Amino acid sequence: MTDALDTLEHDNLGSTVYHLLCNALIQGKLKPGERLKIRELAARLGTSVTPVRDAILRLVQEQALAMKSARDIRVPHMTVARYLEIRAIRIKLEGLAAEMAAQNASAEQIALLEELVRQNEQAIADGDTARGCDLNQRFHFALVDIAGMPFLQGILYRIWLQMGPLIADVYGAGGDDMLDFHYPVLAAIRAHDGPAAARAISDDILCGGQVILQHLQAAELTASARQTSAAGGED
Amino acid sequence: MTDALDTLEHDNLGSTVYHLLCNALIQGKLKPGERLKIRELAARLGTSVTPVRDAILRLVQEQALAMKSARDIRVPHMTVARYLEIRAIRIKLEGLAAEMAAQNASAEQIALLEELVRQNEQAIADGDTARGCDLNQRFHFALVDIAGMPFLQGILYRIWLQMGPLIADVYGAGGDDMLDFHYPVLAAIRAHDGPAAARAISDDILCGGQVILQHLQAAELTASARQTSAAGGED
DNA sequence: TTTGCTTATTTGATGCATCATATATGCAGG
DNA sequence: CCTGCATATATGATGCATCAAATAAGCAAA
Repeated sequence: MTDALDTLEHDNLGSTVYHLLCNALIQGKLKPGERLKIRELAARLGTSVTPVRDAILRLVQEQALAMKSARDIRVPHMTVARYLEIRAIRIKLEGLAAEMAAQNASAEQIALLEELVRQNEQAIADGDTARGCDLNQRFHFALVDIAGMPFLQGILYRIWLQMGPLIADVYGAGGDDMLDFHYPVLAAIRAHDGPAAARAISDDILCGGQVILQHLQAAELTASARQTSAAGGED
Repeated sequence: MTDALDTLEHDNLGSTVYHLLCNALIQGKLKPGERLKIRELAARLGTSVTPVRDAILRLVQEQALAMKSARDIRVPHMTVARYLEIRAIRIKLEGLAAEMAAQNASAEQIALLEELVRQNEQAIADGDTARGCDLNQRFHFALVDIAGMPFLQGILYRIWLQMGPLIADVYGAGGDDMLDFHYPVLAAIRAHDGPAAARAISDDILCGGQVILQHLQAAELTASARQTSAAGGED
């Protein structure tokens, strides 16, 4: 899953650091707004700055990190506009993946999907949100994998990288019903009904992401309110 | 257009080299299979190896270049399977862009699209395939721009980066009728008919890319034939 | 002449020294 | 006590030396 992007890539220290940071982002260990320092990371990881710089540059390139000014590298904040754009893209691309997956899926692959859903149910029952979050993501990527579209997998991995810090923040609030939308997907894939699978994934992204969108909208509202009151207070 | 990816990015030498190589790829100045050497490029550009290495690593990451073994960096060959996958993705994503563009397009933006088509006609009349290729690409990116989806623009730029060497190779052969499919797109956008625009772009990608697909299939056939005869000859 | 081993060269990876600049700190003047 | 400038510090950018491994070249032995 982690090395979805570089199946053929030569393994160097930079890649290792890159994957390390990717996992940290996806697992929400890096919060939006948090600053990263190359020297500090290098010291922590026991390498020189070069591989860390390589990794950070790669993440900046794909906008998983933002370099606001020359020496200010941060985990970017998600905006509502950006989220809506990404959501529209995800519906198209994950819809495509689900459609192809429905066409291709073998019995073993369907069993794998069922197993993921089952484990997710268990994680929710255990109240293990981190594991639930991870399993939710694995389900989505299993679809791309079954679709047999490695290039698409790379694109989607980069997209999920963007949403990692966000999802980890919000998942606990209302992530429990996120799993519900996976059942129609599973049903459509069992029936090898591509269009139905695409619609089901679309529902999952729209409804499951509703909590995230509300969280973002609330955050932008309080931010603008703070700004207004601050401007008023300073006057 | 060129810096679609890094609107917010700090400008360093590495980025400059990156854009230089991007343009070279898109304009077909780097042929599939061609090998790149960091030291050689650095000498040619008058910089140290560091910025060149940064740029190349970025291109390897997004698979616009391939690092087959530890010190073998090449412009990758496109395969039929990969082309078909990219084509399916493009239809979804550029369809989305066309749909949004049709909804949003102002009179000036429509005029810009018309101007691009007009210039493309002129380029074809002049037999200037390089310019025609460039204008074709600019039309597609103008749609994403009008759609107002900066993140999508980044994704599509990376996709076009992959196809750059290929398109430049094949465009001369049958690129003249590529422009024909832009007129229905234009009509749909003038009518602010999103679904029609998406269908028109899909037609453009499918039909306009037909020549490319045939070229690829022929290349893979001769490659496998060569392999067979070579194996037979050695036996 | 051919084959296999040794050596030289090429080339990306890594570490590190230095630079330039942005930010922070602190001191002086009001 | 506050403001503004000068210095100090922090930090990414850049260049470069060195390493390691892969490939090429050359030489020797059969």
